[in-house]
Amino acid sequence: MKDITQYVPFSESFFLQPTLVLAEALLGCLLIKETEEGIASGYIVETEAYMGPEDRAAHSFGNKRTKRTEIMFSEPGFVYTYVMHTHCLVNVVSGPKEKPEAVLIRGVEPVDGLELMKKRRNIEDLKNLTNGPGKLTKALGITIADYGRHFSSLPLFLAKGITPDKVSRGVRIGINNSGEARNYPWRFWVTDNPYVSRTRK
DNA sequence: AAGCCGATGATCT
DNA sequence: GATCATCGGCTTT
Repeated sequence: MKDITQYVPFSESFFLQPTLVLAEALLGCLLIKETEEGIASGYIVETEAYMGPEDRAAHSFGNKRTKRTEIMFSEPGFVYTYVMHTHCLVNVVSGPKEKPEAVLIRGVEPVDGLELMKKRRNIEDLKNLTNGPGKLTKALGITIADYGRHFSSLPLFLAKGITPDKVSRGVRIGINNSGEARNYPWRFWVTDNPYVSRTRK
């Protein structure tokens, strides 16, 4: 097991880039969570941008401000977790303060804590361990308790990983009931990476 | 590939 | 109290 001190969290300035640029820049970055059970981490291989007021698919569409979306209105780099059916999903808040944008993390390639992740997911099959937004949060131990943390500090943070060979871009997954927004090409993934969740339903 | 449906909390009325 | 959602696992073609 690696020592968590070998990883240097990104500083707050990393998150100061336009949301669509950040969404692509996050590909290859290492997402790390430390708990009492140990460290688990993975390279991000799939993201989606949610562009706030003008994006019907975003929780913050029309500047909707609720207890849940409140964190989206703060400075970039904060952790936005929320519950979807029986799963917890994790977003990186982006855009300047008062601009409620975010990047959903949809897939990671396992790096540290393989056994821990298998145990949490209760499966052995590597291919299905972290290839989906609900799967990776369970594998990494990310929960709604992480809401409001910042990705620049422990126990949940982002750090330099690898540079993807090739990146693909296309429409987002699972937002079919959002009119025009369903066709916006705001999904990014590492081309041909096996931990990308799926092609569109 | 496609369809069913579980089971949860925030939000709406 | 009802509705709905950035899903996943399982079953059926």
